[in-house]
Amino acid sequence: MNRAPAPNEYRDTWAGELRASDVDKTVRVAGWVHRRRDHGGLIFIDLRDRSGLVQLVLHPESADFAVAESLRSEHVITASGKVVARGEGTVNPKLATGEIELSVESLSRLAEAETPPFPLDEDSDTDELLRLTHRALDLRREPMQRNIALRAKVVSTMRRVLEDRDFLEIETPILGKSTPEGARDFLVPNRREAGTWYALPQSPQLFKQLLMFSGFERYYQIARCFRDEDLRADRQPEFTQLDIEMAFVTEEEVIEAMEAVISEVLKLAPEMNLPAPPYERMPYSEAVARFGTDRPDRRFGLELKDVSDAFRGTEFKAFSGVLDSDTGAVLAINVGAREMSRKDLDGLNDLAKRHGGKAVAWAFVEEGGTWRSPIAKFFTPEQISAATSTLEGSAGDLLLFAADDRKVAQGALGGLRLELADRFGLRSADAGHDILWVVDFPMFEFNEDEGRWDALHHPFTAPSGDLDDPGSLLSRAYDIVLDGTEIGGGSIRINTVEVQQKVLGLLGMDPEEAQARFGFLLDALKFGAPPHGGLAFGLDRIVAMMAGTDSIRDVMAFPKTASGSDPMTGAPAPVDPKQLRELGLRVG
RNA sequence: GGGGGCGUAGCUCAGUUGGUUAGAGCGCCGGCCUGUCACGCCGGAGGUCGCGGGUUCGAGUCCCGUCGCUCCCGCCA
Repeated sequence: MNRAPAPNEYRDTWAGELRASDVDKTVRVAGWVHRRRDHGGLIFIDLRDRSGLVQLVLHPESADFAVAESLRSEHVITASGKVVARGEGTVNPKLATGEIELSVESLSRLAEAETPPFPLDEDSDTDELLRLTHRALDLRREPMQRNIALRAKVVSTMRRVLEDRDFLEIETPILGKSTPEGARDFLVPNRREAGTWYALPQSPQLFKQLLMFSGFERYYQIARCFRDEDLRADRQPEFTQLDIEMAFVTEEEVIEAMEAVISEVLKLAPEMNLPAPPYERMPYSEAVARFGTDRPDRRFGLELKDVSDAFRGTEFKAFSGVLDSDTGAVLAINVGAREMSRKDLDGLNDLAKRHGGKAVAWAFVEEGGTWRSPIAKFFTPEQISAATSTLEGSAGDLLLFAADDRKVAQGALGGLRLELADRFGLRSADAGHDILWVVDFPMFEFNEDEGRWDALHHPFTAPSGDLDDPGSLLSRAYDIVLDGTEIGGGSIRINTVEVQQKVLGLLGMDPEEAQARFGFLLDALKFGAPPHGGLAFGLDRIVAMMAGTDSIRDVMAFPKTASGSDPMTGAPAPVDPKQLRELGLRVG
């Protein structure tokens, strides 16, 4: 706490900040009864406020002893008395205030409390539904207090760094227009004209670009974003981004400013021990080749290797068929000398399928370089030797192979790599932490089903290269990746109407449609848009990782369940028919 | 939309091959206790086995359905 509370009838001191230096002071504290230990002739009360715990002690001769006897967990109290040093052998080293206690002279109850339906004292494994139903109670728990306070500190640090660099915080609308691309929109009916709808923003992307056209030069916002998609441990229907945009900049200025922000934020979790910026940059092509994903977790090995050349000319159809095609490849991982049961090995196929692959073949390297493997019989000693050599395999190592379209094989082995790392405990906190930029993304990916190009980032990202050869274009985008999780992404944007129209056209949008959807952007571009770019950080994910939790629900005060409901308020819920009539809506 | 896991006391869980009156720890309530800090000791209360249906002489246990929580795939420009 930065300062003592203003003295009033409830308190003049934070309970958790009392120390040996306060001995002999008379103080007043207020909070909740964390725990009461009644020895009959002596009662101890652990009083809890936001700052922590302090032990109150009452003797039978004290005027309010009867009050102390009647106290129960979570009763709300105020107490005053003298700070006294604890006697020899009664110091509690586990408590910050453990060298002292408050010898209570007066004690009064401000509110009674029912017994909490779940324990608040430890990091308990209480069913999350119950916790969310009684969230106000759940948030009293020390881990939640810590997480929410950390989140506030992260946000204020972001603001401080950006204010220092002349960024302006500017709000953008929550009620906006649906742009039916990307995620599903949350819609809000318009009472004034039945059949028309607002949409909640998936991000402030276009507004922040318009602010650059307006000459604000440097913008940021702690922005709530909404996406009506299924939830995950790291996805909620509403979430928070630190949204940033800068004018007259290239990638270098954006990346430098973003490193200043995130490195300052990450200092709030010194135990993560992350390197100081500048952070390493890895081209997208290298990321997918080595790790099978555009958000590599580099804290452990198990990298992908291309062993196609070793098997050229093989008669093993599962490999030869793939190698005969233009886009096929045989990729492999050297898992190392790990014990895997036959059942585990068979289960790898299912894992690969979960990540879009078809099958995974395995081989154990034996002494002398031969393979123990169901597929060993299909290969010549030369092929086996070449593949083993590429994989740097030695006796005892387990090799895993995926033969497929290169992208599919990368996805399958990339997913498998993470599953294996989890299984072998390679992704735990003591594996350390790793942060990097992924850059040089392809601009487009051809969508076979739709017969058109899809933007890999978003359609306002500036391309780099020859616009007449879409497949070869890179985008001027950059993602920042922490321990295999994308915590932020951004790009230099398109700042001419010609390029913007061309890109929208490549995405399959005719000029009329482009005008209908993004006319306001195209019009604004015509009046002189500076080169600009920015980035958005995922606040919830960053705080979750700093707090050491897998679920962003643990760093949000009032999150939704996996089905999008709030068991505390009952949202979402039916509304009064009158409300529907006003909106011109009928249900069912 | 699909797949996995879970649902038994207020909480966390156990519950054998379908078989007597469904258990434990914690919490709660009462009593005792002047140095505890997860206080201790003694005693006690507390159950719609998520819900509905079925099989069976008999269901917490098996089957079908359903609801909820959770993880993952799809989805998330």
